Amino acid sequence: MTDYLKGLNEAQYEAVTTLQGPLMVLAGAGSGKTRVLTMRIAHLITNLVDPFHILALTFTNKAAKEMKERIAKVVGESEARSLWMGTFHSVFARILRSEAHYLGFPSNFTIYDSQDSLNVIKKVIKELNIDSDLYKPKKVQARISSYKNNLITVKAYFNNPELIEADERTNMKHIGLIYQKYVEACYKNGAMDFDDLLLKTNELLTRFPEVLAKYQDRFRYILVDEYQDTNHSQYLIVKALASKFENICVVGDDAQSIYSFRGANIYNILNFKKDYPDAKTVSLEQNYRSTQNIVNAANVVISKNVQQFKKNVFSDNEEGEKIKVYRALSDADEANFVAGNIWELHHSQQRKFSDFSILYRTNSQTRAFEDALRKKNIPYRVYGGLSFYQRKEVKDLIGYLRLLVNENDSEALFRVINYPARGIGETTQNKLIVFADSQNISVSQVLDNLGFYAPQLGLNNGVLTKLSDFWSMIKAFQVLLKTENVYNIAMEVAKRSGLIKFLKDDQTPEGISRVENVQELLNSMQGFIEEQQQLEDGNPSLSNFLENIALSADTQKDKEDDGTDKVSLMTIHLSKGLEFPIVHLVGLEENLFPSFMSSSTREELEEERRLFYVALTRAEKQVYFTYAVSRFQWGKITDAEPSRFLSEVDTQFIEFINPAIESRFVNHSGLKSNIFDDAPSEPRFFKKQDPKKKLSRAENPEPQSLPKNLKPISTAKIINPSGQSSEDIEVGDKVRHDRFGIGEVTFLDGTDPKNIKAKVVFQHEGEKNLILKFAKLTKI
DNA sequence: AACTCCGTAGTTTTT
DNA sequence: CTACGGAGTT
Repeated sequence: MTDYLKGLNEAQYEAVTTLQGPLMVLAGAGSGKTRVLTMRIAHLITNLVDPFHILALTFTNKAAKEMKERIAKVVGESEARSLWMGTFHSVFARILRSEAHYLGFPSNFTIYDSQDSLNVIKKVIKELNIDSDLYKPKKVQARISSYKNNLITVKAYFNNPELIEADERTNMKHIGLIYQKYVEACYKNGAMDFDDLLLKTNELLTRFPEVLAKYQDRFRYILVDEYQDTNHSQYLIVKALASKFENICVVGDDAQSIYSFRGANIYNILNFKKDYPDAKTVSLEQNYRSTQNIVNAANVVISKNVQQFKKNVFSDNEEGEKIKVYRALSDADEANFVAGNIWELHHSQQRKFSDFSILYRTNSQTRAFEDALRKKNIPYRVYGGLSFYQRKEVKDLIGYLRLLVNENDSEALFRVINYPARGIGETTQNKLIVFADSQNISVSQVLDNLGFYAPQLGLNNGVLTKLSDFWSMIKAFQVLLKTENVYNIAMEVAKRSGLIKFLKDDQTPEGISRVENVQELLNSMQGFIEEQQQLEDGNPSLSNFLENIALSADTQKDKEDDGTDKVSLMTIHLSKGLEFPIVHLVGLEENLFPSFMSSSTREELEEERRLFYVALTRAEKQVYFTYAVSRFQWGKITDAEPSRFLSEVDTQFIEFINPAIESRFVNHSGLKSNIFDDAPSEPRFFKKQDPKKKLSRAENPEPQSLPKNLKPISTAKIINPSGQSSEDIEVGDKVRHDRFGIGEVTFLDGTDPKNIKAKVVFQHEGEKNLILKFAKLTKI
């Protein structure tokens, strides 16, 4: 029965079998952390701890799911089921639902994702007549988020002169007001954002001792994975819950803390001993994953950080090959090299495609690699990126569903009230909002009693009918909630709301793909129903479905996770906890990695360095570093210099690959390919600007349009942008457009000289419909 | 009210 | 390059 204890090393064994009291496990990369966590839970259960009393908090849903499966293999399906394991957000969302009444929230509260919350913030800023150029919504959102993560409520904010002063000093004196209005709006909408799920849990546990007691008693054994990435809010929750039994085990690696941008506080792990003076510490230092060369290279880099525990991570594996560095001429060259390399190793070493990963700093780097892999017919899968559930058409349908579950969610209401268009425009919507505010009721209450309020709304009968039709439709959908399953409800909504028909009317490729996405969403509901049926505590309700998608970032997983052999592409952040035989770490350039947003302070830079460490330690056998000397970025080609991290990896671990000769011809920049001519230490300002690099990326760059002030006015008449064109453009004319380049006019429409529309087929851009008055076409 | 085009600003990582 | 908001048209 205790077979699972065999094969553990001494430190692992201690971590698994120390069941009582506080325990900190410092788990170096690849040291078998997941295994220890899994075995520890299994060991608890075999030692007759009721799984009901165990809470395991992970950082991602994926980690939770994986671990649960592994535990089930050891202790059996039925024992594993009643275990509570999940992310902080999902576990506490569930608790908040059952205790919502304490906080004055409905139990069916909506969970706002970042986009939703940003929308609300934008509206608040607009409503307050605050200049959104000075108060960038994203910035405001980040600041509010950091307040919430540090438990600074609106009230606490206004009671703290220091905070107010600090905001005044940075010319953001209205932040407090926006924060207040934002919180009010969420409350009215019956909605919580991600940070609220933690903040409100704290509120619940501090304000209501009986609730705290209840959960303390339930969660007698608490395990927290990735403890180095917990924020203050999460830290306090754990501390409160564990304070009765103090059977708390935290697992983490300070060298892998990479989420401080989201409030993660590395001091939570650094100070664990202060919180629990009796705590036992176990260090897992043997890396079983990677070759010695990789582990040693990673150690050298991370040792540059000031802030860290001393650790001695080592590997007994083979020494392994050196890290290979490829210097690319452009981002396309880089991608081609990587794809070519994968192809080559796939054949020469019979590597599976799934042995490879491509890791990058930013999601926008994916495209080049997708192109290159597709060209070579290499199967791949992109993880992360824009979530399936964030696509507009998907969010629209979800908007309806949200509204059914929580009709106070005005975000959802106004998203769908006129989509597809049903004649309820902005003016009408504004009247509804203003009126509801003046009466201090919600818009849904106005719509519930439309007849009663109609005289005061100042809307004509036509609009009133449309409103009442819309609302009856919603009410009819709500009736379905009682009898139908998620799939049937959504299907009915998609049909009866006119959404499907509206999307199907668009026969462009994009339109067709939108229909497919909606179909995909419906399919995922079928999957959800089946999945929930298999769970002991399954809950196939619509509101549970919505919660699941709000809290899960893993995209279209069900569809694509078909076990086929694919190369993995993802950001380094997403790769944490994973491993691959061969890793390509790409885009190793200053201002990209480390990101230009994070190069200003030592702390930021150290986090980037930890990120680099994480990337490097994903690899088992072989690592390739690549960087490009020029990169197509923001529509322009920009110069880049190698990342400082490259020079931090001691040269003894590295081997440079000469760029393939033909890549010099592929690239038009004509740069020399000596790897030493841009040593990392070379200051930026010594770089010479190569004028040729300003060329467009197109393979056949169209003739460079002349600077505006040099247009040859003798041969072509410029249409005056403000209207009166005195020279006629005719069908068949060749024209030049500032943005679209050169094209031919194929069709003209309209008699009013101020309002002539032209169809123009451009060489590169295809057919466009333009209004002459605005298009600034030049006849050539 | 709905649609279209233009211009500009913003570009990190994710529950 | 893209996403969004504004401004103008139909």
